[in-house]
Amino acid sequence: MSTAARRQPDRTRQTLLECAFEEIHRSGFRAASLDAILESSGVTKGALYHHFGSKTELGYAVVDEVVRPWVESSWQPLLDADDCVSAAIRLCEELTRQRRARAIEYGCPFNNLINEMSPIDEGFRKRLQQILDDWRNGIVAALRKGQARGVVRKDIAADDAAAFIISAVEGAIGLAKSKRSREFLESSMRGLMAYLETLRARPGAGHGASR
Amino acid sequence: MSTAARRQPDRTRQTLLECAFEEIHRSGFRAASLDAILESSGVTKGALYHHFGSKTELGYAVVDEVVRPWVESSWQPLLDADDCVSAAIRLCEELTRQRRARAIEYGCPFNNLINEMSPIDEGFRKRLQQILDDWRNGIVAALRKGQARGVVRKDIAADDAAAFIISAVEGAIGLAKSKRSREFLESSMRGLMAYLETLRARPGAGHGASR
DNA sequence: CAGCGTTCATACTGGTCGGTATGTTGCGAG
DNA sequence: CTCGCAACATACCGACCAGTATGAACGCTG
Repeated sequence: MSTAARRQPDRTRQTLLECAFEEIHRSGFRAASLDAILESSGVTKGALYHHFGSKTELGYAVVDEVVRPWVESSWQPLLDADDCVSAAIRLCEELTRQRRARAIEYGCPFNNLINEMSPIDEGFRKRLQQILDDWRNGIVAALRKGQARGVVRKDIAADDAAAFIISAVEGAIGLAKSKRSREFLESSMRGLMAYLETLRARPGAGHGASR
Repeated sequence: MSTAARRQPDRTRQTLLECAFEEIHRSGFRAASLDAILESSGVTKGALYHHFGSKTELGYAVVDEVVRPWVESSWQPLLDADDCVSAAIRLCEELTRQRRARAIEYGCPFNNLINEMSPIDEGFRKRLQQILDDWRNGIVAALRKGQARGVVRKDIAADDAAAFIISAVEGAIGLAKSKRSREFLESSMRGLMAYLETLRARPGAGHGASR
């Protein structure tokens, strides 16, 4: 049996992180059962507690190494776009279209964790806040760049708009869980895209203030 | 001790509902401890199981008799307003201002329950969906009335806007839990109010379509 | 006042969970 | 080859929790 090496600590750790992420996504962190994670990953309890000191530390590692990159990859395209409004609308369409049954049913892992853990655990709260700050700052930067280039209205407050947009996205995904259909999510995202259109600089406004 | 009658089944039931609501708000439904509810309410386990068949049925009763009226009272003012946009902005200001530490820290009970319970319990899902549908339909009605009266632009889709607005509100309250300060909530609500202003019919547009 | 059903009180049970103690084995260093 | 530590494996523990069994007491009815 040389094809499958019997000791692969890095791979064991990664498998645990991925299976823990899935279980936490399905059940939430507190209801996530270590036994379930062990069963789905084929790892034993001794191995788990060799790699992670406690369930909480496992949760922190999931946030740092799975949730954070996952969230960041979802908005990074905004930074490179020439027209951030169009890029944002494209991301909205993608999100509406590609969401599979699982994501509709269980929602956004990032938002789920904030809702469940931020009020009761400082370690989670700080990590999740940082992810949220980075996301918001990314949108702020994209909007400011758009304002400098004349594709975004100059009379909007970029930080307020960024917080508002993130709230709407996460709120829509969260509330969609109460529905069996995707109608609410799609409708809310149409509302968001209509709002994004209002952020465009009116043609002819040029470099001057709009009023 | 005739001042405090020793048998008051209705009052016992109501006390249980209120204490259960508080505990569920703090801990979520699954992590809510019956023992904690019993301690804070001064009721014994025998009394609880006399009034409610199970923890789940207690949760359903909390949704029907506490959460639902609480949510409805928050948006009912919209229905009677002559100018629904101004009324909505007033509600936003009120929400931003009056939210005490507890609500900032633990979020919206309604949104919390959807996030936690809708994916895993049909009874919760159906009840919460109905509350959300009513809320959304209330906003749709207010917007349509506003369109008929000429205070709201006619080129917006009322159902999309309603879903979008609710998403933004609940998303903002939820995400604010990851912060210690109210800055995110306040910023996001400013973004929402700026959006609400864009819904106003432009003066002079009169009864004609805007384009 | 007698009887009885509603209303509440107490003690207990079975099950699940996170965590630990202890033992075993692979595998690179020397 | 062997020594030693990292990397696992197994069995077990105490805590908590929803739910139940059983019984007591209140207060209305006749």
